[in-house]
Amino acid sequence: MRWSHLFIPTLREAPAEAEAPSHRLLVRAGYIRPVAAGIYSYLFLAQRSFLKIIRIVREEMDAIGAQEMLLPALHPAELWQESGRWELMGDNMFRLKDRFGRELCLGMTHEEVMTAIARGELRSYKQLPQIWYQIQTKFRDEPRPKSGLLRVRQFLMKDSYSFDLDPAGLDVSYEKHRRAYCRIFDRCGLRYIVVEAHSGAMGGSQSHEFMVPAEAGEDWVVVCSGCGYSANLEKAVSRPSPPVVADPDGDLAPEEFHTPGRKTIAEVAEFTGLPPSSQIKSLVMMVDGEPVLALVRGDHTLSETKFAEAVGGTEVRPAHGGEIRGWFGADAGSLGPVGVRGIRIMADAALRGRRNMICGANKDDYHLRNVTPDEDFTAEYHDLRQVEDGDACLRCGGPLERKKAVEVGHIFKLGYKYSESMGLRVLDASGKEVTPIMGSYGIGIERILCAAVELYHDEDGMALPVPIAPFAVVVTPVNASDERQRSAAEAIYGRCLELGLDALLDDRDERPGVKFKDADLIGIPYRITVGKKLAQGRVEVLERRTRQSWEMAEVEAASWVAAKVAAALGDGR
RNA sequence: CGGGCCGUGGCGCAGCCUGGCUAGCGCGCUUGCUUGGGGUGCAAGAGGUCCCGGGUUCAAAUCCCGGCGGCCCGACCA
Repeated sequence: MRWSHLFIPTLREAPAEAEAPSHRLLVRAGYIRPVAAGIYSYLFLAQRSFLKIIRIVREEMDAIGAQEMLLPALHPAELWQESGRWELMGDNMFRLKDRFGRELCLGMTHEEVMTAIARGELRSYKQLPQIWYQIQTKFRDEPRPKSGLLRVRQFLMKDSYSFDLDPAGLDVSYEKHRRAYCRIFDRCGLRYIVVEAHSGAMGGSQSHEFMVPAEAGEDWVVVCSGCGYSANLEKAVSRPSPPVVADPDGDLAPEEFHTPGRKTIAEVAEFTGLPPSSQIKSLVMMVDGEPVLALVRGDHTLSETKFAEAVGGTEVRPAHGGEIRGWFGADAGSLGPVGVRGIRIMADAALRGRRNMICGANKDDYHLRNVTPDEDFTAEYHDLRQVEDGDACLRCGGPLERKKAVEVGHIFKLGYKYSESMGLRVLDASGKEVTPIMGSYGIGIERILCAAVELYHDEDGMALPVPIAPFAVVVTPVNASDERQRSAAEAIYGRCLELGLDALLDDRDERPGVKFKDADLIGIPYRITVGKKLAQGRVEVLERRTRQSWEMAEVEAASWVAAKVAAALGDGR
């Protein structure tokens, strides 16, 4: 295509509010334009890139026997009421009413619709297994859209669903997806890790996330450099570092002491001269309207996800100051488990076996020393804390590291949650009714592009992987008024097209600097520069990612780039 | 939902505190000339409900009240 005819509105400066590299660059490079908070228009370049990503996704899904469909984005409330998620999703779901007052919502995901299709049509075990997928616009009423396309209210997603007769079948479908996802992200040129994940509101047993480590990422993952253990922070487990100071020996009785104005762990540590790891942090959580006391070591952080799972409540949140005073008669800065009656106490496993620690006295401005778990109070022990940097890996003892990452894919073993609640049954070989078991698998299309930009950019712009770049090569005559350069560039461009390359000819009457800057910005992997050396029949090929350049004969350039591009596309195409 | 910040031509900003000519600057855009290997130079132009509503005042981009929109941190998160 000829640049002079295209709409590629590049900006010299990015909008002030954009912070994440992918956000700044996608706007600057003319890929996207904001329409409202978390809602974007995808312009020509973005659309080209998405079409390439979608094609890769489609090829790999088809390769595992998945069947593509297209389901509605607009759903009736009844479907979501059946599964119980109409309430569960709360404000995260866009809801609306039609002219007759019927309630509808915009789909955040499609378990309900897919299951509704399956229950009407699947009747025999002979029809299983099935894998159905679609590439569809999804909606989520994000409380806080941010970081450009990384967290938005409307986005593209490939979602697939598997239906199997039994758990062994589900294992097979799950594994097919895991492998397909690896091929998809490999082909898109991403560097990613697969982590164990928490299932969240989806329900289900096993789940893995595909994560691309990047500073702009929204999720935290924990990885072990030793054995390769990796997990989402919500799920990760570790052996905590030992307390900084050993506990005092002896069978000491709790003893109250005055701590005027000392409310935080840090203030109490400073006041007592003992480190946070010698304290018990007491947090009050409201679980379905009832208070529960959660205890972790002073230097640890409560994982609300793990806590919620351990208590088994549906609605879990930190208690408000007023509620705390009502139950404990003290401020949040002076709480502790000693003497607490009628309130469930959950303690992190790292507190088990400790002796003579410090905690609040449930009396403003007083703390207790010599508090020993299981002697001075009793609690249920669970793993309740977040992994900290430097904790030891449970498998190999190596040090764990926390990293920010972008979630590009997520696979779940759903179990029977939807098939059961929505009444999906088939007859098995013995003529008995059985409930199929399901899996659910998602890929964020926009996030693949974002992650690639986060991974591969520099101060000049993006350096996209060949398979997902909007164009593979740009042919740039340096001097627009030089007839010989123009016709040579035309010839090379024509040759690129013949070789099947997605080629762009920068035929704009612009200064060379402008053309070079724009090409760098929009991230075209290869540039063929037709300039002064043309007098000797030579041109220059530049690789965007590495900034390496090669001078070669005019007639060679197109096929040379074609070979590079073919190598980058691998055998997938 | 808690905390912080911001709305002035397409983009980036100044002006506001201390109200007062026709609201400025850089980039971009248009026209002409110029230049031609990293956003060329000169000249002439076009383009603004100063987020919206109300109030104070002789006078509001500027002060006051309310609303809307957006960004960042945290909480939340198929």
